[in-house]
Amino acid sequence: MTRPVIVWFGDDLRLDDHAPLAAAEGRAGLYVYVHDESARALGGAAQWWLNRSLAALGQAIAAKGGRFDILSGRAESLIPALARAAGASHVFWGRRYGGAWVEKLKGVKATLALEGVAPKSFNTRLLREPWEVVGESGQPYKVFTPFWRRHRGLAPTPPPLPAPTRLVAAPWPADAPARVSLAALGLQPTKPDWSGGLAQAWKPGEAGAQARLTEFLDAALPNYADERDRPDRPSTSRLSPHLRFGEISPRRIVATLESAHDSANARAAEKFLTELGWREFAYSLLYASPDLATRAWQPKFASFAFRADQTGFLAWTKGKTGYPLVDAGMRELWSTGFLHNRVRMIAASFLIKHLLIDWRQGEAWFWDTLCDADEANNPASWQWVAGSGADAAPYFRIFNPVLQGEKFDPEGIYVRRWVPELARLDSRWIHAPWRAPKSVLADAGVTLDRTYPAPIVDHDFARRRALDALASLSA
DNA sequence: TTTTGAGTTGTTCGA
DNA sequence: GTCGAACAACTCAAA
Repeated sequence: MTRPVIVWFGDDLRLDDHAPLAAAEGRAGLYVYVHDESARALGGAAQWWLNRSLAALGQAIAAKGGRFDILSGRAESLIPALARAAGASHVFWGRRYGGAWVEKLKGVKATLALEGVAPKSFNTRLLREPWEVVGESGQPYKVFTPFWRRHRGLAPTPPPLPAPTRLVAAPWPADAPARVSLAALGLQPTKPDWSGGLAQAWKPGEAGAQARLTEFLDAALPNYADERDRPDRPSTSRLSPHLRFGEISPRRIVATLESAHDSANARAAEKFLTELGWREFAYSLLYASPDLATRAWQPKFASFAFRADQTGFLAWTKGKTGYPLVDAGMRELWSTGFLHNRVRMIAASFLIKHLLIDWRQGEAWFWDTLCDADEANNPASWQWVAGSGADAAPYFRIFNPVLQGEKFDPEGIYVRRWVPELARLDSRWIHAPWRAPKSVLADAGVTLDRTYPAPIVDHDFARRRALDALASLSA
């Protein structure tokens, strides 16, 4: 009897363009996921997503004739134990790039090799591996534009692989580690179940990802370059959580984009591609700096004295800062596990620059509440806003939440959707209710500090304070 | 080795 | 209302 192979799923919960599956095609296989929380443990929203995504993957595998099994515990012992029990010839998996995962995967690889099982890892998550996109002397890029130029100048990436037509299930070996049910992982929130808003907003799983891509290309791509900054319009792809869990591969996205767009959409397609480029850049940074989420990428920021402000932080998390656009964003995040890109920047900037609270606190909050909480994108983006990251925003770039609101949510549609207590306030005042005449507020049913907070910090004061604090860094 | 142009997403102020 | 300059200097990447 031929030895089975193991396909170990990770951040690549799909069948399409899945190199490990393709490598296993035609052979009896064990298709497994290991729930291993000893690396960076998932936040609540991501756990909710994972639960749905694993369920979808299990069904998809079963529909092809395979069987999907879940293990729980440390991958570096479970995967070799399973391989041993099954007498597996190979273990195939998609790479992960978070600091703890890189070490973990190295360990798995070494153990398997010692036991005569051939380990083989593949790129399932990125257009290119981080180590492929480096400068002439092999150093990782620190600035996005040259990184992306180089990325695009390299030989074309391989085309995406088709999903396997049929899978063959190997029997679960007798003395293998115990399988657990999906429910036993406890990923679905109970007491209370806060996931109603998420369920309404999303369809986790590969089919949902592909549907989302199609919808985006059909409906939003033509205006993407012009409208992607508008949180009041459905102008973004909203693919990020699907990408986070690898329900769709970036190579599939690019291939579909290239076959779908015509010359009229060229600028929009280019812009969208660049956003995937930022994702690649974030992974490049993470790969070079495994502690990206905890240590300032620019050393001079190590000594920056952030404020300890639990009250301010709580107001921020609850969407009660008194700045409507910030509050709308934080409530959208809490309710749907998602936040529009521009509002992410504004909300993050507010926490760091207006409140002078450590970006790590914000990063951790987003990690817990975003469905797309990504080990690379999340810390890289927070550090970008903080100014401590690679190719960072200049320190004097401090968003004015009122101006940003007037610019990108001019009718206040977005604010009204998420801050209903301001719903009846005229657009003229919707982004700065404290400036509205008393009678206007009264007519709209708004009483500052009772129905809606007054600003917890004055913009001009906060801006000055941040500039002074940040200027001391370069001195 | 040295030089040079450039670097995601902004705001404010004064003319 | 509009427009350009200032906000700091620094470091990166390529020529």
